[in-house]
Amino acid sequence: MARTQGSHALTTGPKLREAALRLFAQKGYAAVSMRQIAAEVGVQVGALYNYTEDKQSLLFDLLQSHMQDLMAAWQVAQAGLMTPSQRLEAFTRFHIRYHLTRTDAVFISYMELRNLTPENFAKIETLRRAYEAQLQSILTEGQASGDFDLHDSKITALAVIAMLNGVLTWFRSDGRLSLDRVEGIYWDMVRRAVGCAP
Amino acid sequence: MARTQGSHALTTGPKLREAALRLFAQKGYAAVSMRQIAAEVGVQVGALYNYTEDKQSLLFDLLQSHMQDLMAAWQVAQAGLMTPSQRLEAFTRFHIRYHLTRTDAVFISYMELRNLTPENFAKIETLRRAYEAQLQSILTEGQASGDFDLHDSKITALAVIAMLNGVLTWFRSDGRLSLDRVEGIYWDMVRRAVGCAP
DNA sequence: GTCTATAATGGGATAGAC
DNA sequence: GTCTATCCCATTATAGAC
Repeated sequence: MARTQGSHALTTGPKLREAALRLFAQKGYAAVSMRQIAAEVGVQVGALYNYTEDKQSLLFDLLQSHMQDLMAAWQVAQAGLMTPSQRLEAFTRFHIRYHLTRTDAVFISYMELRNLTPENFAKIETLRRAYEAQLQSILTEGQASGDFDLHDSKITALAVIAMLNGVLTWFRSDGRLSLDRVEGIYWDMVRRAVGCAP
Repeated sequence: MARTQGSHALTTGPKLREAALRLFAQKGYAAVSMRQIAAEVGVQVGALYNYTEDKQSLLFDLLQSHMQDLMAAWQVAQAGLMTPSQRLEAFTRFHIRYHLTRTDAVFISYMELRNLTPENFAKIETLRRAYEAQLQSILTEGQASGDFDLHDSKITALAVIAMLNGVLTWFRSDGRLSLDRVEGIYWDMVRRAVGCAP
């Protein structure tokens, strides 16, 4: 028979983060109350404050973890790839695949930036820029080697990421197109947009 | 000497809409109070309810007007254009230019959809899909005529719009690149992404 | 049309018992 | 570590005076 009181330190922390991530993505940070989160976790509101300093820290920690995990995963995914073309295809497919498995985190990473304190906002922005710089360096390299033909590596990097993020708004795994097919279509569009021969 | 009471019917309505648009874009619908809006307008909170049924209607009216204005402006912009290539270039430049002058409305049109009631959400979605369909029909037409070479007109339309929307996050009129130059760079990327010869 | 005052509800966060 | 109870403050929306 389930306890209704007592210690659940091993599960409450992760459950808090999961519930907050889901609710923030669904309803927005400002529209979600600590009471709602507590109800999802299955504790009373007071208990949450054993795991987070306040609501703001909760949002910040979720965004920071997401960006750090993203950077780490990309470092692994791109290891050993040599040519700009290989690396660009890898980035395209990685970005789509990785983000599609974490749509909630991606969503709040774009939508809830304005609900961060200025200090926290600056930290997340730094991480986000570092990720964008990864793509930009691929483009610059390909431009220098003559593999790519593009006007401006910074703008192109932002345009490519914006285009890839668009996938998240409509892709459904039970939809008309498989993930692999979608990756292929986007890779073809990216490839041509940067002037890279097939 | 300024009146602090009395009728301001001719200015309060528009000022309410302007203030709400700006504040919703800055802080998010849920994070903005009717008191804050009233302070911006320069009236007490009770007076706002002469101009809007409630906060939800305020958001819905802003989004609906934005989408209706957008569609009307595009109808004008594309009138008389014949070839798929001309129409696609017109769409690209129109979308960038039009949205850059209304960043607040664009922002809330994407961010605050989840704060609409289901009924209101459905209405805005219908308008948004109609706009996307404009681009899709250009792509389908260009595909049929052989002017374009692309895999899927629906996905391509969504990808192009997502890419163009990316401009809004970084463009500054006093920045490194002029609006005309930016339009040109994006048109080149769009053109190549859809397999359209120069 | 706008004001002031108020109703009714819910918010984040904390104290102290267990 | 969690609970209950509570503080204090903000919220949307309305009523009635001017």
